[in-house]
Amino acid sequence: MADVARLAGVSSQTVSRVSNGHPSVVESTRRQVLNAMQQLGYRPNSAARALKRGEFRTIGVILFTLATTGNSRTVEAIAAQAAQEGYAITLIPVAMPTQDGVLGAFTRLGELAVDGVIVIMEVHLLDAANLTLPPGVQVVVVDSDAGDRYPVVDTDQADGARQAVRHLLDLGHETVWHVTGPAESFSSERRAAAWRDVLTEAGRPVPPVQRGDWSALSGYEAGLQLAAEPSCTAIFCANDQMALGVLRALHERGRRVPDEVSVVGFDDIPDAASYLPPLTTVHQDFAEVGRRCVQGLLDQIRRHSLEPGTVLVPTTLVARASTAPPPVFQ
Amino acid sequence: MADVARLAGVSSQTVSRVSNGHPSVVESTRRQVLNAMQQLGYRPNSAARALKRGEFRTIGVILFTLATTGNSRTVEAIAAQAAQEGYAITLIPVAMPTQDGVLGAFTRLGELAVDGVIVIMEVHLLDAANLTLPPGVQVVVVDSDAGDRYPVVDTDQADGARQAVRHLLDLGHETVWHVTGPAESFSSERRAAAWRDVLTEAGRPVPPVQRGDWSALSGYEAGLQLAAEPSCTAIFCANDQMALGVLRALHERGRRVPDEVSVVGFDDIPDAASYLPPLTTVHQDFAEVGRRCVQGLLDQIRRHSLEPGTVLVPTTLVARASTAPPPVFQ
DNA sequence: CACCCTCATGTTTACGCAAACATCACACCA
DNA sequence: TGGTGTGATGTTTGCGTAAACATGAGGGTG
Repeated sequence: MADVARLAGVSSQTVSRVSNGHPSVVESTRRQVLNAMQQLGYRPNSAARALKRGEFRTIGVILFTLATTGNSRTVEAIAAQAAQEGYAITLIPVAMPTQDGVLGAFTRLGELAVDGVIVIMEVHLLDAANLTLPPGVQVVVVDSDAGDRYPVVDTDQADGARQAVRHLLDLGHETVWHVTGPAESFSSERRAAAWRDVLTEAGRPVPPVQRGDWSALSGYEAGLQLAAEPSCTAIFCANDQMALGVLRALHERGRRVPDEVSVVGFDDIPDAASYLPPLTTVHQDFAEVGRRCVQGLLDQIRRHSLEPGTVLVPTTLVARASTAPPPVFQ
Repeated sequence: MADVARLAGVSSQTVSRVSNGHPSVVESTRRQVLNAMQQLGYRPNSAARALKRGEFRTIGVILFTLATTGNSRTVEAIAAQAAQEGYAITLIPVAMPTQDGVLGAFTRLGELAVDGVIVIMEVHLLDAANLTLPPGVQVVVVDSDAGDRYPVVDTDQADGARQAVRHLLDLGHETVWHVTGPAESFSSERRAAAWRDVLTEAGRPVPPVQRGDWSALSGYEAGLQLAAEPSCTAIFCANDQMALGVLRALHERGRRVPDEVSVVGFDDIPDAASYLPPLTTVHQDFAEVGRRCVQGLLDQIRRHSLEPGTVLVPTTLVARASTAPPPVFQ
């Protein structure tokens, strides 16, 4: 900076003012400084800047994996929105979804240059790990029921599941079977609860749950079980990938979709439209979730206030070719 | 820090030594300092640290999208490896895959606190945008042929494609049709070139290429074309998602896979094993790519030397149920 | 014409940390 | 007993920036 100042024939403070767009610099001076900057290839040192300003203009994102559609799409939206607000985002991967893993991530977090954190994971893991957020670090949580303690942004899981189950009942199915996700997952539990509620409200029998782990393979295994149930004509899968596995199992067992069995997924990943048959599923707006996260976090950072509460992003049912009225028994 | 020093009854320098694990601090002193730190909730200010040390211990990752399996898996591996080396990673999304978008990302990069950058995208876009990397920032590029100018880490696209095509020829197919990715993609071009080479070397006819855009939908459209070609018995798709679309098109047109037509993909995404039928595909080791990127970049950062050259990560063919010998014509 | 105000610019200082150097106590040896 | 070395700890300093304050030139007003 001093070099630039010398070359431009001004003080370093003026250089600082130019690089921050301060108004009270006369146009001719500004141009000289800009010129000198370019000539010397000057770029401000962000560490010094952060030190002086007391903020990093960076958001940390803590998550287990980018391998799920939901996570990677959410992170992408977070990154885009943050960039627009002039914030960078730092990824803090949690090596393993265990207390130790989480603890490790938070330890690293303590030394990281972030003004706030977005946590994309089950909060009960946070609780279990007995964590304390570094003071001054704000937080927003995704995919959680901790709305009473933290600001939470999430897809409206319950409503999405309700739409899926109602859609199947409306088509005339007697009841709906369910392939759920892992028990540790809040989304998974929420979808299952909504499925159960709709059936109960409608006075329908609630069949036993098939448990998967979000993977297509686990869906396949669940599908083999369901294919063996002659009374099963409608299946609601907690995500699209498990639905893919279910479709394969039904196909292999010779049960035609949607003529004999209807299948609904959740997420609306791009591939779902190309499944055999194209999958009816619940569309999640991950981009909106990401956007809301950043907005919520920046609000907190600017106002220095933590306001618990849950923001729900709505879902829509996308009807494709995997659902139809049940076969007529006589 | 001064507060901690006061409480522990030592100098601030000793606090610094403790927080950096410097050896020459006596155990009793260390414990006192640690105690004081905990009591006061002290955590080192990473901005000041970076300022003093002249390095940020952060790696930037520039990419267009996390929506593709390859990118998100690579980023995940980069993040994991970087964390292990004590580096954080900062995501720098490029809003749009245009010159302006790239230029914008690099402008932001100039102000970011990173010691090096991993660029996951087509380098010709970099060239086109006439970019200069900020001095002192090292770079590693993924998915590119710029091995003469930058260090490049990439999957061995050509070998993977060769394995796929040979597999089909070995099964007895007369020739192999190809669904390629977008023309701007280096990976896509490389796979297509290898496909062509193998056919030419084997003296087989080279059918016209069907061009897709990586999406399952584009694969579906290409598949409709191919389904109408009676002579087409083997299809090599440049990625798994397009293969998914091709499978759907063939199914809808009543062409059975693999009895009448064989299909091979590329990537080996987890879902590929659950397609109808389970897809034979080329497995990419994204995790290894990510690891090598970080290693290469840290090497550069530590030695301050840029060494162009390409590191190729090998691929393996995973044979599943979508390939078989061609139907016998008589 | 003297006063004061405004605005561009310069000077000083501190942000929090750690390298470099300084100091001091103690042990060991001749 | 004095000298010397070693290792623990303290003191000084500067990293690059921007806020706060200081300066000084010009312009307007009574």
